[in-house]
Amino acid sequence: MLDPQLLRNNLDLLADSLTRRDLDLDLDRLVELEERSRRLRHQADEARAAQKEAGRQIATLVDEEKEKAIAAAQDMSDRVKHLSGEADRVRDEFERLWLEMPNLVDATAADGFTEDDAEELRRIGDQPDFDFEILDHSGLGERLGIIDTERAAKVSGSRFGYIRGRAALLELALVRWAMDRVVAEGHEPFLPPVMVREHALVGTGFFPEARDQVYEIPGDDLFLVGTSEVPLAAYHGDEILDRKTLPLRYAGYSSCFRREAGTYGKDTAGIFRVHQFEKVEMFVFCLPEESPSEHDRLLEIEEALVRELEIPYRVVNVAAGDLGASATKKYDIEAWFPGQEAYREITSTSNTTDFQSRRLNIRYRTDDGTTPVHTLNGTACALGRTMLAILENHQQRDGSVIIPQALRPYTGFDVIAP
RNA sequence: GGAGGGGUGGCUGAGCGGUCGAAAGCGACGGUCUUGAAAACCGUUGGGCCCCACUCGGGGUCUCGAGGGUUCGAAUCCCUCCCCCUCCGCCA
Repeated sequence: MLDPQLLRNNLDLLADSLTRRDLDLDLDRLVELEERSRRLRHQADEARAAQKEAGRQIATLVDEEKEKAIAAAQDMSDRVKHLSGEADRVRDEFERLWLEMPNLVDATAADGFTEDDAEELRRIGDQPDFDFEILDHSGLGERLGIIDTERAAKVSGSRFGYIRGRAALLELALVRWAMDRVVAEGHEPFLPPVMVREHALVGTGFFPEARDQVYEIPGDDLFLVGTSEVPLAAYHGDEILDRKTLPLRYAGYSSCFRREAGTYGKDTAGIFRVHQFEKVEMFVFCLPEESPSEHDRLLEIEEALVRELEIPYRVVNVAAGDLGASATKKYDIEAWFPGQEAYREITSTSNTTDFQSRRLNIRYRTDDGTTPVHTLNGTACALGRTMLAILENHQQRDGSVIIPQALRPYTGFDVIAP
């Protein structure tokens, strides 16, 4: 959520941001609702003040004078109820619309509206030059007997996978490796809940925009998170943080659940795009002036991790129209997948400025009140996709896969062979 | 799942239907004292929204788990819901 004051003093900024996102929201209506809501609230407040004053008078009176005063105050209650009811109604209508307003777009976010409009910032690492017929992750998984989508389809349906044997151990190694690395960067490890209440999803900006991507547990009013960003962000909801403790740097490890609605036919081979995967996610609460440098910091960590796995990658500055509601700016790291002959997203980091903290009501104290903190998130390691990138990039002629040096202390083996 | 108890300010904990945003204590912050610190003493100390001044500041309203209701007036009475705790049962 943005500061509603922008409607009063910086309408152009809102309009610009919407244009860059290729969105069309009725700003005039928002301006009008916001103003009406304030006007009605003021009237209701004044009616209520009169009512309370009358009550104070009555308390000092006795006998007939008291009776008369009570009779005179008879209809004040109705007036207050009516006015504050109206004020509430208009306020609710305003907030419902205002929740749909996405974060302002950062001036340095790339222009454009789709994934293809992302601006490539750099390519790191050489794409491997194979002198044999390579396999994609699906072929490798089958040949090595470590990925089983067929039985997963039998048990759970499409877009699920069983990960077996050394691949399972490899993923577990990735978790501990990634955690150790981000802990070394000052992030505190968390194992958060993966089922959350609605307010956590509204608070992080996934609702209302991406509601169709979220699994719902009927009857219990709970939802499965698509990333531990959600429970980590909501962790400090309704709190006033001590600025001396900022920045707070966390890292959550959790399963992630995504409906992947609207992706039918995309990435159908193997387990590149699945409904359930595991991820180590970094999350930061910081002072507003710190968020750009924190964003750079998260990106540096992400790049370092991918480099340590000896995976070629590129960094892109995501286009304004492809940002998602909460981000003001986002970098994706795309790993080279030889089997697809393409760079595909494996990690991502967003600066969400005060968009989430306003919705979640997370602030810090200043000399004259409180101010929303800034929040940022960044993938340390998406286990599934990272494992697939390792398989494809480090495959050998005989169908085996060499484990990157950095992971060997964690896996206990240095190769996955047929 | 069964039985009982409870939800008040950062914490503990009072609060007859009437001027209660709410006693008191603790904590925190500022000051006095001290070479410094502790102790002692003095003072300050929730948040949201809004109006006026639009610099300092002044004022209104909401907020005692949430939502309804009764009443001229509710933290205090009634209803619904949520959450927490204890005991029993079950269980990874």
